[in-house]
Amino acid sequence: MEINQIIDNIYPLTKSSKSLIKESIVEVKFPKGHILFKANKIETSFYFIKKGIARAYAFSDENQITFWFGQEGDPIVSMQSYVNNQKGYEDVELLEDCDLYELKTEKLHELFLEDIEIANWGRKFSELELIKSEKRLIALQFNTATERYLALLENYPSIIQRVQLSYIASYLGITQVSLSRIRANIK
Amino acid sequence: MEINQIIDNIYPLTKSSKSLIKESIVEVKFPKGHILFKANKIETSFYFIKKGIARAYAFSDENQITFWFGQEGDPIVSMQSYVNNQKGYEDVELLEDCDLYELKTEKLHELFLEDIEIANWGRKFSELELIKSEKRLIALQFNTATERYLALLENYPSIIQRVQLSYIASYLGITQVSLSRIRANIK
DNA sequence: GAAACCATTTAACAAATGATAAAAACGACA
DNA sequence: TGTCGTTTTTATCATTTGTTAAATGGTTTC
Repeated sequence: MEINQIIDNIYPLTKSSKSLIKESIVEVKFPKGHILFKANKIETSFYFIKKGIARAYAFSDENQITFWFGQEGDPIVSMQSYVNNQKGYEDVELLEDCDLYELKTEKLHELFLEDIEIANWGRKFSELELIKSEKRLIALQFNTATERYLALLENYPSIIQRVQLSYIASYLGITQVSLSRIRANIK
Repeated sequence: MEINQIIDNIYPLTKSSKSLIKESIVEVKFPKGHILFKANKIETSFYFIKKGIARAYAFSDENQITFWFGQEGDPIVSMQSYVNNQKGYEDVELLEDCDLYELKTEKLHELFLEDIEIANWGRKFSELELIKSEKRLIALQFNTATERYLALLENYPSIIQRVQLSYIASYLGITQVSLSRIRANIK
């Protein structure tokens, strides 16, 4: 997805404000398997996915738990670093060769203080992410594993085609074996 | 908690910007049991809790599921209404007699467009809520029911003392009977 | 204090999910 | 094509959680 559309989908900006953001964005490419963010590190960049797919995971004891997927148009951000300038708890791994738009967090924060439109764009960005997060929270609390799987299938069919099932099981909060059983029962 | 502290905890403002917000806030009182927000309604206000405690719940089939508690200093907001001007899916019930600070959403949105400091205050507000939401999401996905109960006990001891266990069980994503078993095993 | 009404705990059984291991399916590649 | 390595499915048993119902404990009201 192109950067203009990504920016506009969040909050429409005048030409001049939009240029200010776009001036501080560079396009970068990384191969499949690249670890974009490392846990326990303060991340200084913020990305949008132009092309490709990624996941965020953290460790519980020894096993990885995937808790986020991103695809074309989605932001990749370590909220702890972005908001509080603190170490994050997640790794972000690219699951395909990716084209990304990179923005330095520090630069963005300067723009927030200088340009009221960009401040409101940043406000809207977090508001929209918050709504996504709330919806997922409620799905986890309200729905059974089977329902959550069906919802993923309906809302993000490409994730299931492009990502291995062990990550999806983890994302759904169940084991891979359990997901396999669920898939067998649906057919 | 006093309004000055609540505002400052989110993002420090200059005197003039702070007055702008405070001018549009009124203090209101409601009794225990009052339904502050109704599901399937566009809410036009936004609150902070000065004194008291509240919960948000939604219906899944016939049974209520509690998915949020708020106490002194916390905001009460229907994100769907606040962000998208759409109907919310939750009721908010006051669990004690409450003193609240009320802010009209529309007024706040006007201020966002007029005052860059307030826009950044609003940005920070959603960022902080987003971090809370992410932490809860990860707790739901990573931790067992017993661990989640112990975490609630440690982080929000007053909730457990002030709220009936059926609501807490629902919040933890388990049945009341299951919570009772967990409590019995801990002792 | 007794009665009525809740909230909480306990008990018994059913259903869902986890853990472990083995089998099957799939892909990469010489 | 055949082999190797990885992913996914299937099978078995253990554990957790859900469901339903009854028992216990507390509070309010008359």
